[in-house]
Amino acid sequence: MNLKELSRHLGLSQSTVSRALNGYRDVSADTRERVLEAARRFGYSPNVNAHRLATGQSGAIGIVFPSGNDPLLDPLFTDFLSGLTNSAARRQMDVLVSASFDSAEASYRRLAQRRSVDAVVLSGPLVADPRVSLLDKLDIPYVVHGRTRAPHPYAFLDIDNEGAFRQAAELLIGLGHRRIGLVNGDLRQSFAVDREAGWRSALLAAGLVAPDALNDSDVMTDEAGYRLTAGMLSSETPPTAVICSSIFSAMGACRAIRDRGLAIGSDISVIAHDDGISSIRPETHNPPLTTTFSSIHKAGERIAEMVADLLGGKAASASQEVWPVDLIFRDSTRPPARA
Amino acid sequence: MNLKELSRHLGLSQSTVSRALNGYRDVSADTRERVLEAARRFGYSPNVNAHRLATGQSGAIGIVFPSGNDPLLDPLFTDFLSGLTNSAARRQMDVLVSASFDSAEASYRRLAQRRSVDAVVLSGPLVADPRVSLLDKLDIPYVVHGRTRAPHPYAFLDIDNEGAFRQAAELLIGLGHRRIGLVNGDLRQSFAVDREAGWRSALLAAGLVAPDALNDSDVMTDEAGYRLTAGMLSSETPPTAVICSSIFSAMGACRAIRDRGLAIGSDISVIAHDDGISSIRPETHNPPLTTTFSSIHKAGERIAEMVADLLGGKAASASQEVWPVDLIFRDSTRPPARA
DNA sequence: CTGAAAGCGCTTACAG
DNA sequence: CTGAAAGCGCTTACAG
Repeated sequence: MNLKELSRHLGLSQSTVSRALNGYRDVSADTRERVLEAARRFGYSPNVNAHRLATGQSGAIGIVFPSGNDPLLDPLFTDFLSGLTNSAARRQMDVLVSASFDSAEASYRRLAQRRSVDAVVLSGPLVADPRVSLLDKLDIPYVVHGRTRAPHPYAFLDIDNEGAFRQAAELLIGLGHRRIGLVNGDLRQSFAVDREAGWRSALLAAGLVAPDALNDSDVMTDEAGYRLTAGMLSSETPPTAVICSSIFSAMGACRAIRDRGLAIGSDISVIAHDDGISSIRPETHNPPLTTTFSSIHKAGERIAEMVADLLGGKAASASQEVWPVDLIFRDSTRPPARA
Repeated sequence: MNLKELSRHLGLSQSTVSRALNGYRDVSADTRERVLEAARRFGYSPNVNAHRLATGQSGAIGIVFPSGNDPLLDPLFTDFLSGLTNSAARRQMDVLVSASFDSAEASYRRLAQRRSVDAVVLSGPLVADPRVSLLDKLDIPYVVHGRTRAPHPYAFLDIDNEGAFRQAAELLIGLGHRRIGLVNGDLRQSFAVDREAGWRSALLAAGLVAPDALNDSDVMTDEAGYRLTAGMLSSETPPTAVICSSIFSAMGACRAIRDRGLAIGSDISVIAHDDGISSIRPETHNPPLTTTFSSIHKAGERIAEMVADLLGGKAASASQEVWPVDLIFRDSTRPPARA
């Protein structure tokens, strides 16, 4: 069933039926009624490809995968994507996932040239991210999940990474810790830089030093978490507490602590950032982990809305959000052993 | 730059240019050359929406997310999707992720009616999966990642779950274990049923019993892995070894074992199924975990190829693959403590 | 081997 | 408030 058939059934022109379907106001109330009723009865739904060709809009949000087997391609992405997709669907938008099998740049160019998407979401932004200027040049609207350096206002949704890690460090300082390690993510990524800044500022504000030996970063895997933490624990001034940038690195950190015969909480305090994925929950651990928490799923949902608003004409400068992060106190943070 | 402009530049008709671009053979070699060269120079790339409307093909593979915050929506999905997307891109296909914010059924109907995708991949198939008959009815080609019950041949790629878990159990039996627990995934899913069958058949073949007390299943999270394993360990006949359906449940299983003051390997052997995600690697654990291994990323890659073949006319009955699973022996499997 | 023309199924000024 | 018509940018019989 297509428009032509539907309008024939109704004895109306395609124009009128189209307008009724698309909610234009210059259609009489009962015509609209009849049309909608018939569309429902016949199970009519418009051919998206025709719609797109006619309007020049694709009705899709694009997102480009980090290349190949990049470990930055982490499991959190599933939750983000699920939020994005759900929320996009409510606004009749699709989500198009594009591979960067050659290069991310080529992928964006393809998306732009072929007009496959109306807008793009940029995840995992680097501190200085070449994709931003590319998207500017390609003139394709975008929303950044996180923040980056840009020469002009741009739409973004970020969490308060700096504030979260400052608070986490402050909590530990309040408990009496003096040597607080940071097991951070890859420092090319903005959030990692912000978290380091938060950690550092709390330490400095308390009159402590922020030594390089207690500040390390790598991909946020269990393995790297183990390695970085083990390194700190065997240094000359081992930490009495560590703050981890992800639940995966925290798993590794906990292993490293236990492998050294130490107990989490009573010997070494641990705080992890928790994005709220369901496969690993910090509250079910032993001891339950203190976390900085922000749902990455919700971020995905919100970003689809922001994309829709942007396409609806909202200014990028008015589409900027920084979400506060919850600090959830559990049993993995205690006063240091010999405080 | 569109087709019309490009052909004007070349002094050719749109038909000829279109045919040259699409690799039809009835175009003279040097015309083709000129056209391709010009297309490159002007950075021409066809408007996908027009292409789709004209051909009736969308050039996209659809995949529907499990609903809402389903814990079945696991982090493995990222790796699968990344493989699928990469491989699809090589064949000029997009991957469209669709939410089932109302119901999966509604999502598939929408995809079919709006002609947004040419084919669908069905992940996480249930033993009896209503989506199969729906897709049949909607007459949309599909490839199943896994297997399911269907009244006719269908395209699928599965791993040998039964064989993998049989081998895993056989390995443990060979080491002298008699009480081998199974920490399985949700039994509505086919792979979980197959894994149980493999576990059971190895036990029975060895003249052992396969007691219900050592056979439990739930979502494959760290938390559930902990809970199920803890339950078995506190039963009247605790296992001396457990086999886990995912690396996440294995994390929980290991915690449960340690929390009971037991050592992995020397006290309780552990085998996990490893899908090859990078954030948690079994070989970096202490002790390194013995695994049944199959890359879910590769499965995604292969499935995109199978979709392309299916759309190219290959019979579903000829598009059926079962991949063998590697059993990788590491240090978490040892003879039972008092064998 | 090449071109003129119709068609894919919508939308949207424009006229009434 | 409604309709006839042109247009979106491709593809593809068909004729030559």
